[in-house]
Amino acid sequence: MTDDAPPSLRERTRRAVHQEIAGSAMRLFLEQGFEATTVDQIAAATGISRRSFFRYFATKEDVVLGELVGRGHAIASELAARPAEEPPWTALRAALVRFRDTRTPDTESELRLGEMLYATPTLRARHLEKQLAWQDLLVPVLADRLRATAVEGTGANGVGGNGAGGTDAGGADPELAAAAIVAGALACLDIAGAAWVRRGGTVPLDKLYDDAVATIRST
Amino acid sequence: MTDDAPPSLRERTRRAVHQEIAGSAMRLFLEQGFEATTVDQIAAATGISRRSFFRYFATKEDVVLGELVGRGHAIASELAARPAEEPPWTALRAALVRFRDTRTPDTESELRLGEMLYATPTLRARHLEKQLAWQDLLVPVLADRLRATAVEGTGANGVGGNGAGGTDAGGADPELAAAAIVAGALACLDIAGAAWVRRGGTVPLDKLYDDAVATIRST
DNA sequence: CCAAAGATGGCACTGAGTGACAGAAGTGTC
DNA sequence: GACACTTCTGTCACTCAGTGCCATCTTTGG
Repeated sequence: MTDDAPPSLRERTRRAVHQEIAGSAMRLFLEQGFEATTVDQIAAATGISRRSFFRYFATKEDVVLGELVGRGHAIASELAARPAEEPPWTALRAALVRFRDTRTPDTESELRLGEMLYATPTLRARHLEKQLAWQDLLVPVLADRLRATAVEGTGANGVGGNGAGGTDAGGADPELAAAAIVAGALACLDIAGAAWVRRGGTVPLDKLYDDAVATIRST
Repeated sequence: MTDDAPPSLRERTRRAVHQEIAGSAMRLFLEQGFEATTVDQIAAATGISRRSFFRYFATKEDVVLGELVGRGHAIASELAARPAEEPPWTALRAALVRFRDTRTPDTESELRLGEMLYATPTLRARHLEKQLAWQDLLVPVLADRLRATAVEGTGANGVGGNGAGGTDAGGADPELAAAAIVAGALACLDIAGAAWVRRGGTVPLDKLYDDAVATIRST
């Protein structure tokens, strides 16, 4: 995974152009809004042709959300690397927290980006779509975990004394169980993100996420 | 809201055309796929102009997902009408179950539609978007419920006491709690729907939903 | 009958995304 | 350096979704 391979000049140029496009695009987006910015404008501002833009980004949304795909893979492998004894929610949380929005110059622009993200329908939709891709990546990993711990004794772990359960949740299809947990966690993450933006970044995202998860699991 | 007004001929015609378009569109979608079907084809098959199509449906996706908006409103008012003593998950489940996919000729085509829905990215994205609209509709209703039942316990710190800072402004926000629950429930519904399709409709949707919720809340 | 309101179709336009092609520039080999 | 080979680039042309405008026809109501 570590790109220690020789960064050939071609590759370096490519990365540079990529960055260049993303830079001028984000500038335009924050300046006049996402929808109001056309690909032609981005291309012109970057000094490339319209066609070349699409050789670097499949869609206009990908300029904002492109990194998410890679992040999904990172989270998945992090989840797989977590100790098997860790209960699913704990492992998932750890994996999610480990890889958060990396490239964020300052909280200010991160907030503005968040506002744009939650205010632009197409962006929101694509964002959800990427999170769905995360789901497909994380579910099999978590399902393996569940299968592994189900073989061992039942109730070996214990977040708290929840003896009132009784429902054989573990007995159900581990694939479905994993899907439910992952979907729930990602929903909480989304909610937390929205709340974080709405509060102007005053409350740390972690806390909002934890609150959301706690609410779901104990209300 | 109750349109007891006389269904004027104009209105009846309009509904008829609406149905006509939806019919030939769905036929084409199931026949050659959603993306492969153009609006021109739908218009031609219906015997109207391309321009008129967009007077009945804002987008091509709305032919498939248009009804969802109205359903969201129905679910929201059903939730509001639920007895106040009902715990949130119970009330939410009841409201969701009450309004499910109404127009379904047979299970066969419902399945085919489901497959198409989960296989077409743009449809999937729009679907998520509509569910997000549901969220915005349901959250305030559920938040009111939570506020009403939280009269007794005034403990400002109820969930996830993660001692950090301690900003007075935050605290157990019912809005966030409601958002978390609603998002979790809708995530479970989505998961259940996907599982239902994958199993060929053999397992009832209700059971899959209940399993998903049980997993989230007791794992 | 006549005027207002609505529905329709045709036209032109923007804007995203794609395919094909020719040429420029980097890369490796002799 | 000359040579092929690969990759990147811009240009042109195209499809398709969605929108605005306008002329025309039909319904509706007085």
